[in-house]
Amino acid sequence: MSTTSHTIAHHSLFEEQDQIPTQMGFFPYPTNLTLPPLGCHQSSLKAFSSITPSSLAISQQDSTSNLTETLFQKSREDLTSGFGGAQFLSLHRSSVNPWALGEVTDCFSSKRSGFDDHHLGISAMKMKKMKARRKVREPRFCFKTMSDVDVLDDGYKWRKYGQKVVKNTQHPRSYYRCTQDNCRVKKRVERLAEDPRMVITTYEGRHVHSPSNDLEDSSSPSQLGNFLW
DNA sequence: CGCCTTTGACCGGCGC
DNA sequence: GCGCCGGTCAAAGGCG
Repeated sequence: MSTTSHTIAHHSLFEEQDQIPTQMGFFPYPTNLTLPPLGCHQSSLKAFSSITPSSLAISQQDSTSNLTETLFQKSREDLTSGFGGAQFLSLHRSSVNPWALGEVTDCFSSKRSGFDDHHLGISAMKMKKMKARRKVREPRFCFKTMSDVDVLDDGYKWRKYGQKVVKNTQHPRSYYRCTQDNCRVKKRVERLAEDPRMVITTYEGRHVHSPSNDLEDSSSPSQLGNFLW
């Protein structure tokens, strides 16, 4: 067993009503900790890890497209300080149905992140078509993690509802749904074709409840709205 | 018994 | 229109 290390990019540093995140955080993540739930309130994040100024990344907002796109790349300092490498690409919807702008979302611009073109990338042509279609999508968030285990513990309970072998990859993609009633959040888990050590997790939608193993945090009803995913 | 995973079938979108 | 492909459904079986 090789060392597993995770780093998580969080939108959840922002209040939900902000809609547009102005900064996102990296959370150096040792193996012996449970993954902080995506979207958990900032106060609860403190329990997981300290956030250093150097670990914060400022997202770039494309004012023309109203799409906030952030590519996280772990800094060299972090890499040398004992944490494994990870890359994140996160897209956040801002105002009116920005997801309709297309599957930029797929968070997988292959040119930029080095993901495989066949299923993670998207051609300009396809983009055009998708813009035209303006299909409404749930907000998505994905990250790439070096890990031996496929499914990372993010504090929520998931039920697998499908598995698919994606073309030109030897590793199947798994589909999970949140087990909570009325919560329609889904996640996809797959291994990177070019580097099977890397796990790509994509969350779609937002949780309407607190993480199942974070009960004390849900004691305050006012915090419920802070869970984005 | 309830909840979960597995897996083949099915469906809709897209390219040709 | 047809075939490919990704995503979802749902029946069946496993497990605690």
